[in-house]
Amino acid sequence: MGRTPPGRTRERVYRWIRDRLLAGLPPTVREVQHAFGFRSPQTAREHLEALVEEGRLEKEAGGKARGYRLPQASGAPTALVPLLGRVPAGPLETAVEDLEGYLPVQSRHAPGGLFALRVVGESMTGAGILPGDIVIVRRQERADPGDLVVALVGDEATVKRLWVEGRRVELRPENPAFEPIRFDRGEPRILGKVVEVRRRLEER
Amino acid sequence: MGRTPPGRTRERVYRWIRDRLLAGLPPTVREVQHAFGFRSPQTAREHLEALVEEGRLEKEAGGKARGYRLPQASGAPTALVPLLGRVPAGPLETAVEDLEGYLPVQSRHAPGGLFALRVVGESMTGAGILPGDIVIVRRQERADPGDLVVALVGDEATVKRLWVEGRRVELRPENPAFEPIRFDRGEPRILGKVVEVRRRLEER
DNA sequence: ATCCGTACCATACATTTGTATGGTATATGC
DNA sequence: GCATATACCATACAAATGTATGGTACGGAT
Repeated sequence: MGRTPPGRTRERVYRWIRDRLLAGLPPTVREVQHAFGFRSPQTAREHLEALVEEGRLEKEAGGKARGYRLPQASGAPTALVPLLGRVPAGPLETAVEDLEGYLPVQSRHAPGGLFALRVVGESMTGAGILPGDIVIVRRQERADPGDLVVALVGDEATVKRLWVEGRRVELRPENPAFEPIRFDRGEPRILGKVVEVRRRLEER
Repeated sequence: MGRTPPGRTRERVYRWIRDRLLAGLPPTVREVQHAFGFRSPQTAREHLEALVEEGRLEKEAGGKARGYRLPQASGAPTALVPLLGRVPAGPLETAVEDLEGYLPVQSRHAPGGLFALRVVGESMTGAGILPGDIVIVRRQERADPGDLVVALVGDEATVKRLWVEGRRVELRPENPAFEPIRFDRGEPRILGKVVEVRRRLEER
């Protein structure tokens, strides 16, 4: 390769491997080698080990393949969450069949517990949730009063605010043009709690 | 392991590897083996290859380690966009110094052209943008009438809708309690166009 | 009963991959 | 000059890993 200024290549290696790791594609030492045109795997390894030493990377113990990781400390790890096309009445697992794609989400916890849905209708405009918005949901069957939840009403998944008054449970829209859905006995089937709202205004 | 009903284990393997891949941790064949208690790596491999055959997984060519992938995941690449703490009057590059963190964003284009800002104030609630929301912005100095833009008003960055009527340019809030900002001569300094809105409802 | 497909096991082998050892060249500080 | 550090190369080796071959057991279809 020829000699480069001190720290310069190190920085480029860091950016490169960081982007690979964020994309969910941990590289091998030799992939780093070839990406930078090094003629020895050892050169790549020295950069990687130095980055680990600096605390900018972490490494799986014991010589595992593709073992370099981003430290947890540098923000929450990014995971990809499935954007489901529709939510069936059955268990959520079966919905994985028709998915529209994946969204990158920062999450401390297990990413398996998150999924995303596109919002249909105007019932929550008062909460700043417009038709076409995407909600990111954490799967859970119970929620607290006041939480924004995704619940099954009939066959459809709907976003509403959970309300509890004594024995009565309601799914309340936030738009005066819509009526609350009451459950005098029994309870709504809650799929999860909304943890984030996203709205794409333009293709990027 | 003992025999299991047809397709049953296959499904569990799919879920397991999907969650691993979504978390950015592609497993080895033997990791699948041990996760399911198979006593032969070949058993795990048969499930994985079957999933590839069904089109539910993809595989890197040529025996690479940890080479299984999700089919769609290779759609838009994920990049990290800086969340700026404040926006100075000067060139944006200098603002990179004080950033609150990075947000993962899917973008076809060069990610260098994007940054993120936290919204202050209630002037855009009518557009579903609440205080504390994060807007992702593409840097550009010009915008079309009707676009949601980030502009500098005095020393502060503000989100408004751009309005043009003949020679008059306005930055319009979407909240009746706020007044438009008029530019009878001259033009507002536009920093960029809002391409996405995000709202975190809960720490994840 | 026979055939066929699925689920799984045991074992061996070749490639990929991480790692170690030793070396060259250039810059910097004493 | 001399020691020291950084950047990189060449090569070898062992472990991790993907892959191939051949086998057992069970259930359903014909």
